Amino acid sequence: SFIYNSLINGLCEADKVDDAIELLKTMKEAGCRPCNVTYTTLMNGLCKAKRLEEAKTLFERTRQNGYKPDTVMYSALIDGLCKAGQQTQALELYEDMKGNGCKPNRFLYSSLIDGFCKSGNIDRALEILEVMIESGCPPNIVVYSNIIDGLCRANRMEEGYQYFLDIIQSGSHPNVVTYSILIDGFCKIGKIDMALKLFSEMKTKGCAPNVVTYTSLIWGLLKVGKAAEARNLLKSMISAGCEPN
RNA sequence: CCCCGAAAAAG
Repeated sequence: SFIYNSLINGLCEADKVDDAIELLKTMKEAGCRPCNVTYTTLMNGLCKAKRLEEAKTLFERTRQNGYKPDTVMYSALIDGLCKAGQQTQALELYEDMKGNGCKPNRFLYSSLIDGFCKSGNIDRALEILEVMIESGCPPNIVVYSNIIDGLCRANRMEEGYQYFLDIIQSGSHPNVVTYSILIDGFCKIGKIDMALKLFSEMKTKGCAPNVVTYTSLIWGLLKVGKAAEARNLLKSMISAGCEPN
């Protein structure tokens, strides 16, 4: 069944969810019993293909067939709900999950926090961050990056930057995503000086900018009319071995 | 601890 699960996962990642569903049938016909991993993989594939209703149906059917959803299975569906902006249902499922003895972990909190951030409810995201900390699940860099991104989107750059400083002070290391979020945020409000400062800081710290970082910064330079500098940055991007897309 | 499943950034 590990083999079937891996194949199903591969098909989902190749956007061939229907083929993955077919393979599930084949798997059963071959007398191989699907497990939580199999169903979680399919639900995730359905969610990524924006086929949320089918993912929900699969979840219910799986549960009716006697499978006990675990934290990973709940997380996959909760993440899908969050990404589709269905926060109410996501929270219902989160309660259901806790009621069934599944412990929320960083993945789950990250999905909830990111969902609230992207649906414009940064304050709710900050509340969940508190819950997370109080329940003894220390946020990692992904969760803090979610929060910083939410603050940037809410035009609360200063607070976002403050979280960034706090992360460093607490001995954690911002990664290329964290830096890219802040650089993009500062570029979008025209604070190119701050963006450039972070860009040089990340390189000093050995954190290599990627195509996302460069794209934001080039966009930011163009926005403030620094076309020549944008072009130079494109050149240094290429010479740094980063392929423009 | 113990092979397969869930989370973040630009366009």
